[in-house]
Amino acid sequence: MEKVTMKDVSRQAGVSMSTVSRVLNSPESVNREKREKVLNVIKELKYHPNALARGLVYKRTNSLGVLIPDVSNAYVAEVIRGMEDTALHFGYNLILCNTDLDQEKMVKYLQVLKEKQVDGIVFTSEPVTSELNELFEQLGLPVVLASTQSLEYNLPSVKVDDEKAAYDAATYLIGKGHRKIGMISGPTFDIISGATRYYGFQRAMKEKLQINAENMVEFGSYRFEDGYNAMKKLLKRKPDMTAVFSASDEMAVGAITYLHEEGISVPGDISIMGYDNTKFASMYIPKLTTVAQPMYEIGKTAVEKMMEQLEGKEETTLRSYLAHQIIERDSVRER
Amino acid sequence: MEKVTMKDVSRQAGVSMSTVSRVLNSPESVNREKREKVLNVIKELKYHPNALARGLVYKRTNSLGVLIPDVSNAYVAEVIRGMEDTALHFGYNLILCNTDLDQEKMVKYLQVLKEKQVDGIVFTSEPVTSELNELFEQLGLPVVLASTQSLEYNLPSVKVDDEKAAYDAATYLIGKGHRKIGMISGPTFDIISGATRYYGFQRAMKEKLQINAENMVEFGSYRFEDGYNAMKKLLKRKPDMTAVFSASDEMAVGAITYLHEEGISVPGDISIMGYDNTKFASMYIPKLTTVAQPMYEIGKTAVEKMMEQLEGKEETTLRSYLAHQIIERDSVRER
DNA sequence: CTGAAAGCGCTTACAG
DNA sequence: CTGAAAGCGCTTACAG
Repeated sequence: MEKVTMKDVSRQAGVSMSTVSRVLNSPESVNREKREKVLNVIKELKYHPNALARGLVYKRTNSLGVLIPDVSNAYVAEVIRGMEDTALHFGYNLILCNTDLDQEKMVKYLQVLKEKQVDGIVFTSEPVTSELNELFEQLGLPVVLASTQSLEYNLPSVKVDDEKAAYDAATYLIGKGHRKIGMISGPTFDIISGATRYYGFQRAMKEKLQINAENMVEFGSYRFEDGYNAMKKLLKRKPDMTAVFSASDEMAVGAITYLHEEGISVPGDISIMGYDNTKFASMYIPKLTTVAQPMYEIGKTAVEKMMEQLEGKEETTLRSYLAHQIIERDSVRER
Repeated sequence: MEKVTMKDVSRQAGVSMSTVSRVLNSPESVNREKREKVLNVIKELKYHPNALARGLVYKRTNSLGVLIPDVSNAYVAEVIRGMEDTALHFGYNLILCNTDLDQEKMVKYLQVLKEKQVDGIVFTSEPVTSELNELFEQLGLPVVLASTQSLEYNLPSVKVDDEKAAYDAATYLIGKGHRKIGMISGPTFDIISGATRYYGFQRAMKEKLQINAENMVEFGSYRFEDGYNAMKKLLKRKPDMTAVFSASDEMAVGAITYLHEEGISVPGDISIMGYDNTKFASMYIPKLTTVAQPMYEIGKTAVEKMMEQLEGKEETTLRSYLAHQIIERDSVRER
């Protein structure tokens, strides 16, 4: 299976390489007969242009690098899906990089992506440290932030307004008649999804119920086990809670599992509200009432923003917020 | 941010490009002083070699194309994770392609991957049609099959022995004292995961219980809704079943949901056994007893097989089977 | 150990 | 409309 190149095609078709190239890139500029001849030879020889060579002269590869914490995370996977569909639509491919939130891996990947001449980087679900920002600048590649943002650096970003979303969730719970509401929060050092949701919750408690709910909160890292453990502590401390808002669906499910083991019914005794609306949420018993993040749309919008940058469009909004939505299902009941 | 090339480095360091190149590729062959000089200039100028140019001469890109049905599928995402970690380990990157089982998209992607000069293709979770096989041959790229296989074509593959796994699952249920066992199967036209698991189940019924269980089966496409609907039909037809084996965790959960709505307890009244062991399975109530596929390992092994091919190692096993495992949890009870 | 030159496979002014 | 030539950024024999 010898590689067939443009030279082979040109020879076989009896034209110059320039002509073959033109047939590929601006067919109208080529005499019809020749064009068809070339096209036939291309088919016959099964010629595939070499995108490396082409990229070398165009200085574009139509490839994007995507940094994510972990594909196997349901939330992330959905975001990627949105990115990939959109990239395909614009004729781009995605190079996938799992960082595990590991700075070293990120730096390594960024290096490689630069070398592979990706046209841009989509950076997902991770805070932008100053080292990272410096690296971005040094690489000189367009960067778009998906499901994260930076207040310090001027990087285009797309995410949900987490503070507002959490505020709305708490308000929803209050609207359902709940007064003693706990929260299972992400870590407050996570300024993207931890602190924001925490403050949104607190603000609702303050504004709507005039209470300081700081002691109604336990923390975890968004995982099932974290939710389970947090619920255990929370229940011990505040046995009279009637509802709990969890900063992730997975923690919500962990919480429900603990309550179930204790013979406490959801939503009969305690209502549980999640966050994310991963697929999981609607397949659970009880089906989870939760704050939906438009994951697919976040991925889609991030890539669209990247395209705007690459196409040199005028600056659109730097920091975009996509609408969240409260999905009413069965894990919260009226009180 | 002007692009700095090897030429810039060579000029600045006062050596030839050849020398710069050598410093990068076989540093020992370069005089120490010069080498350090060059290294310093590289650092100073923040030089990043251009992988396109390099790939053009090496005829290798250290990139792999990955065709998958859908990243947002938990099973697939886990497989990809295994691939990506392993690829990284070997110094490779992954270009992600969601096919949605759409032949046209596949063909299109394969075309692009060929043009981008990927070193190989990992094809996942989809049957290999004759058109596809022809395309593979035409492209002349190494292909490895992950979580699928081909009996007709000699393509290296990695998967679980689904027939045996289903056989073991049914046997497990029988061992727990169940005699009237239903199955929610994938479609039999799906010869990879549908027919195989179906036959494995039937074989166990025949060998262990001497019964023909053909009328104990309903079919679905592995999704939640399918499981729900199949369970409904199955229950109507065979109300005296005590256990059901589902060809996916998601369908198992759909089935449980239906039973729950009918006030039938799992595993109290009916035991349910799943397949896959996606993360989901252990977070459910009841925690799902299921057949675990080593998803991460499948991805890992697939990439390892690819590396063997690329490194021209001697042929190892063409069709590999990774061990499945029965994970006992709470959705099946002794009878 | 080091440099000049050719070549990897394309595209793009520049002439004609 | 078409071809020859230069160039994209690297590597690799080939001399020295």
